[in-house]
Amino acid sequence: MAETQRSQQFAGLAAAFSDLSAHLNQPSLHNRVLALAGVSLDAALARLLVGIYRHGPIGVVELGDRSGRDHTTVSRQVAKLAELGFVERKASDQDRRVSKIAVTGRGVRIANALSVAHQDLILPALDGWSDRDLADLTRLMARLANDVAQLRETVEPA
Amino acid sequence: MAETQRSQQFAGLAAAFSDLSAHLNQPSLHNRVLALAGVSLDAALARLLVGIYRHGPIGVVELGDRSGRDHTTVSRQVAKLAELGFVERKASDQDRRVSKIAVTGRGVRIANALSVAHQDLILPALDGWSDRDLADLTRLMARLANDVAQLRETVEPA
DNA sequence: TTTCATTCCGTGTATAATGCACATATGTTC
DNA sequence: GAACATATGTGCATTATACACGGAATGAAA
Repeated sequence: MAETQRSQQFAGLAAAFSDLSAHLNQPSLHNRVLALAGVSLDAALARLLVGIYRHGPIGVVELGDRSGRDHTTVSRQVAKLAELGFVERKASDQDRRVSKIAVTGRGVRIANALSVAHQDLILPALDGWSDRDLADLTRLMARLANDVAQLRETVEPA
Repeated sequence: MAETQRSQQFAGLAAAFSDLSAHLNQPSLHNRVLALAGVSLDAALARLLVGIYRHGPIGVVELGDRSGRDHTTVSRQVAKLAELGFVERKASDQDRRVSKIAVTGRGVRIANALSVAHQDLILPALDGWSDRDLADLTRLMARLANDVAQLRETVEPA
């Protein structure tokens, strides 16, 4: 029963991902990241800022799609970030419906501080890891993310 | 600069995890899982039910800790699940403060249906994967989850 | 050009999820 | 026993969120 074996393998993978997510999404960890970075920001806003940093300039709808929230919710969150001066919206030249959102200079500094703090707190967990294992995990995880994304495109055509 | 190299490696890993999480936490995927399983249940409650299925019998505080929510929030969610007949609380014999929460027969069926549906929707993404790669990813991901958990225990002693 | 549908964005509004303060009960330490 | 810690649950206020809707721009079809 090759099917059953794959099922069991998948169950193991799902469990591992679930556990990892649980640990990395702990609010206590988030608070420590914010404290270490010296940033006072809502958790959701911090996540959003890093997302814009990584994927910006990006529109509100696509951002909502990536973060799994309604675009109206994201719109309000972006408004807050803009009010804080961390991001700015500027109309696209090609399509004047979309307002591309991009991080400002201040936003970049904040996002970097958050990334560094996050890294400082998590990196010690990798002390016993060989470069090889780390590279393997990164490669396979990226591949899985990619394959899952492909799957979604198949089911939900744009 | 070994430090810098590890930093870059970590950045890659963090990005991969972020992407994977984004895809696996899509509400649209959640809805399709629920539809396929024939279950009408809130997303948060579904997650909680599976969590109790995996880790139960378990107390409210520990459950809140695992899910990253305040224990009062979890207490109310558990109340809903109990009202639906999916879980039940029974006082512990050793410690009469704690009320161990466990899934009922109905709850097990629901949780299994959810797991199967989840698997059916995601498994196709692994079509091109060798058993070896899949096993490696699972092993390394589980190890990372474990190491991060250890790290937390060090910083936040019980 | 003139509809017509589609897409992107934001506001008004109502719901509900969440966390904090607090209370109660039990357990633990001295 | 007294003091303190832990597990659970309720009242309450905040706010995050989604839905309904409208305006603006784009593209397609007539």
